[in-house]
Amino acid sequence: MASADQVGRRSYGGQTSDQRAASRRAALVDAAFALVAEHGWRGLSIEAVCRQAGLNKRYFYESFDRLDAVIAAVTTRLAGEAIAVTLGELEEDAPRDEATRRAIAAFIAYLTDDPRRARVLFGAVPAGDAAAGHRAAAIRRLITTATSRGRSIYALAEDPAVELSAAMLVGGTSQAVLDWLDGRVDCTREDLVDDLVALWHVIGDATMARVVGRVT
Amino acid sequence: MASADQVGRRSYGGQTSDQRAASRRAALVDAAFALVAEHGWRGLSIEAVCRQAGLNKRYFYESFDRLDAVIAAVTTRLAGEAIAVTLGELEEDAPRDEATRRAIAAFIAYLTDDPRRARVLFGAVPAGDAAAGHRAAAIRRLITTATSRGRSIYALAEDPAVELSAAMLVGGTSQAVLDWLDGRVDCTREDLVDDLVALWHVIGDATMARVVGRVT
DNA sequence: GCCATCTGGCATGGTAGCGTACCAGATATG
DNA sequence: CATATCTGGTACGCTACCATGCCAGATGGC
Repeated sequence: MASADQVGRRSYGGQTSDQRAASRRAALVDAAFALVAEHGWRGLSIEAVCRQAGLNKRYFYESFDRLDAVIAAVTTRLAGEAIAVTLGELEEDAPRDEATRRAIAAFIAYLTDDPRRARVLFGAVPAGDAAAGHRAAAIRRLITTATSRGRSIYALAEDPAVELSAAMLVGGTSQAVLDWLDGRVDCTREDLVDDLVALWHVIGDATMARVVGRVT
Repeated sequence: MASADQVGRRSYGGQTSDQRAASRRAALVDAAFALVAEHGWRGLSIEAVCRQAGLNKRYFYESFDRLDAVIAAVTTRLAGEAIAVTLGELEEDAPRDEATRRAIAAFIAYLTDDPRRARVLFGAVPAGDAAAGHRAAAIRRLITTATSRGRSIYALAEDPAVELSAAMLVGGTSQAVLDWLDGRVDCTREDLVDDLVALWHVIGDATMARVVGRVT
């Protein structure tokens, strides 16, 4: 495969073969994201993705082998960008509580600046297919990131209660964001972040106390 | 329509026309539930549902007009049964904390006795279609039920913070149950319920304090 | 400018689902 | 028993998608 692909490769439009393929792949992921945001996972098809991207079907198979692959790419990209944005704030050497708030604010901002991001990442699942695990894995990354970096206390124990609180935080935050986007939580985004920060702190503190109390 | 349907109606197999139609409808919902649990929402089709149910396609259109309708029926039934089971425990006139624990335990038991229930209700969404709102509505019923009956404090205010906590509770509980089913939270179901009860109390108390503190 | 490569459009044969309609056997009513 | 109703099975024309292949025009290296 690799040798065959390398037979003919030259620049085109000022881009190398790899760059062009990467651009096309990105265009396909963008197209799939837009289609899912508008019509949901069901009804998504390879041909629809290619139409939306303005690309020949051949270029779909160049980057993906089946529809599940591009679905996985969409969720992976969204989760990755969300994590990157969040971690970017945590790197700042601010007071811990302030850093936590800024991280959550950045996370919420990323998801709600373009509401499609939250709706696609949290509001729809291609379950059952092979890609079902991909979203779970992506959310799992969010949980791990949140628990290992958000507050240091989470890193110290592998207690089931900690895992459970992490799940509560991520699942609860997802639902909260979706409800807020749908207008069921009537407040400003600032207030949304404030309330979420308060809940994260409360849950984190309570979980720490519970685990410590059990160990000692 | 109604008059036309009433032209010919007589008992068959010891059942009235309405009873037979209801049985067929239930069989179709069962079939859709089983298919979704095994293969996910994508790939679900009218013909597949009829095959699984052993019924003619005609009987699908007798009860539903499109695929979204049976999807909505599945989620509605699951949410309704979950709510019924939960409320059944709350009716008992036990001490309030004990009643809360029993209600949560019953809720978790319903979802995990047959893990497909949790996976179908929480782990997959037919988003984008008209049915997208049905799952949201079903979960919304859970939130409303939990907040209006679970702990009396929730009923007194229409504060956004209360709405947000409700979303956190339901979304977080959903994610926690899914994680537990997938073995990512390694504990007994008793411990799961204990931890969830603790989190519900913590979140509820903190929310109450926050709202009261803001009002006064 | 020649030619190999790249690109988009179109065509193919096969599969699957949709919505409707028809048919023959089973069942209940009078 | 005769007749009207109910039932499961099958067939239809239609559309969409899949996976692959071919072709002509565009582009860039030499």
